[in-house]
Amino acid sequence: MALDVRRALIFREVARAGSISAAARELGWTQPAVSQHLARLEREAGGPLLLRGPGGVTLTETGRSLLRRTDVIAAELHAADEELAAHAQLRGGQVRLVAFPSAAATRVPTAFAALAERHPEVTVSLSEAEPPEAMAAVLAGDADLALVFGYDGPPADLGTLTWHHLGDEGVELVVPRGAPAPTGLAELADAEWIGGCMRCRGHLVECCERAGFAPALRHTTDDYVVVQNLVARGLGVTVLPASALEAYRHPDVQVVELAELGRRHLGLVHRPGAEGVPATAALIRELGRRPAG
Amino acid sequence: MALDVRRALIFREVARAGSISAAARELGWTQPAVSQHLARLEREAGGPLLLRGPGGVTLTETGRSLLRRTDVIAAELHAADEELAAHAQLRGGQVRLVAFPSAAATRVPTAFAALAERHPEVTVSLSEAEPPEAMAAVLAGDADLALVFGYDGPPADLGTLTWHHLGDEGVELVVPRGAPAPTGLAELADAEWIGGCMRCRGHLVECCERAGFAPALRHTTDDYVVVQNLVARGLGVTVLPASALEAYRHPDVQVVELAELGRRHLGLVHRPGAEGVPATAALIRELGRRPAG
DNA sequence: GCTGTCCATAAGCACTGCTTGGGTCATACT
DNA sequence: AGTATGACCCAAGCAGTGCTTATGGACAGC
Repeated sequence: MALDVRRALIFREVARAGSISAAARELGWTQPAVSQHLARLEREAGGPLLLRGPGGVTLTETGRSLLRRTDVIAAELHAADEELAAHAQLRGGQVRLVAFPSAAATRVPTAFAALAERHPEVTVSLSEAEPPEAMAAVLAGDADLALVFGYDGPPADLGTLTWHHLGDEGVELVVPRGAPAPTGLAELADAEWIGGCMRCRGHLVECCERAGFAPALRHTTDDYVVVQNLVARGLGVTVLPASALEAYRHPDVQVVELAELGRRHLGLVHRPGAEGVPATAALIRELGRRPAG
Repeated sequence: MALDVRRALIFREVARAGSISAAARELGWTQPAVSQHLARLEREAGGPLLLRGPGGVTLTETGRSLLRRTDVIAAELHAADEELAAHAQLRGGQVRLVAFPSAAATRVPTAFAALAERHPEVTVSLSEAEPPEAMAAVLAGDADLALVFGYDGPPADLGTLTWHHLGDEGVELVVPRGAPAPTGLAELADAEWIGGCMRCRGHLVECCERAGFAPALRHTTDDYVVVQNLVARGLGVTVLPASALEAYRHPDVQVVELAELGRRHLGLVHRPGAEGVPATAALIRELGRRPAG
């Protein structure tokens, strides 16, 4: 048997309205339309579901049992409708963001706060991960959105993911205050270097190699306050993105812009199509609101 | 919004199959057919329900919430299907019979037993009522079937109910053994009469009036054993239907057939269309199996 | 490179599913 | 009685839904 759902729901309308004609009026149809649906439904059911009489219809026992089922179906359908509408109108839903640690410092809290104010019923969740892991999480479906960066363009290993550019910023050389300001990386070939996170370190090494030397990495930390303290005391030199220097600037360091260091690109990454999910789209909007230097 | 149920169930198939193509194969359709349904569903939902990727689809959060609802709907639909099939194949269902008291004696138990043997999962229930009340119960929906009788044809007040003839039997005059056998009712104009139930009394009075007298009703009981005991002791005369005399025959009464007394018609009454309900039809079949004399 | 699988889009056509226009029956009103 | 109303079914017609076929793009694996 096949039992068409639509017909089952039409039957429910008839049972509730008390007559075929009344149900037809409520459905905005003519009476024969409903009548034909019922006839077919009863044929497929193998027996009458309701008895036609003057003044309307009465359910048979089979009809009553079907009505109980269709009531559940109708209720569930209505609930689903509500949920879909809630999601579409941002009265619900959830976005899971993965961001690299230092991004969480400023941009993310601002965006979350704005989203919470505009759409308090949208749930946001944050986890931290470096770009490669963040993108893997999105790909695996463990996150909806990843806030990542790449040097001189989007991360290379985007795969099928979609890149949403948020802005880019300079990467600047940080040396102790009072030291002679270098005009090129090569001048620091013999300096001691402080490395940041894995990617940043990779970028630093690449730049140095292009300048003709391999940097001696003495210290390693991705905390931009710690890094600047080390530099200020003459324990090494390093590079930092502009946003880190904007967030905190040690008085005893000097900052030098060098074209060789390129720029750092900040962006969002998500599965293609995810930008259409209302809650995700809303968070993308909020994260893009503040232009990066 | 409108949220078409059929599309919601198609979405469920896709979610379960893991890809649009796989769902199409399971549904026996082509891929674009399913694709079009999904596109429309998502348009109506106001956002994507699943993300298309190589190797199949992944649900969005909205999609997951819809899937939960559609799972309930599908389960309920399947259960309804089962119930309808059970009723159609007499693996379930219920019939409520109302019968007049003396009918319950023989015909009803036989039919019930046969039905129970053939279809043990069909529930039957019996209540007793005289024809007028029995028919009222059917009309009110309190019973599915009424076993009733009428004199010289179906009951007059059938209304919209359907009459299903089961057979008819003679109505016979019962007088004490040894008394001269009357050849016409008029000969008993001065006798003392014993009346049965309301209807039977009515019929008796009518017959007597046609014969030119009003019968003196001395005793009243619808128990055909009691009646015959009274007659046997010379306390009155009466009329009884053949079936009552078949069920019990007192040795000291004599029975006389008189055309004037007409015949009693036995039949079933139900709401039009109820004969199509499998369980009801089965009971009608069983009740009709034994021909009445 | 090529092949297989996934999906979307466009155009076409058949069939579902609605409407219109009959007609019957039962109840209520005049 | 006779009429009106409201419920239902049946038959025929037609439009639009909802499939199909055909084509193209994107990605993964060999």
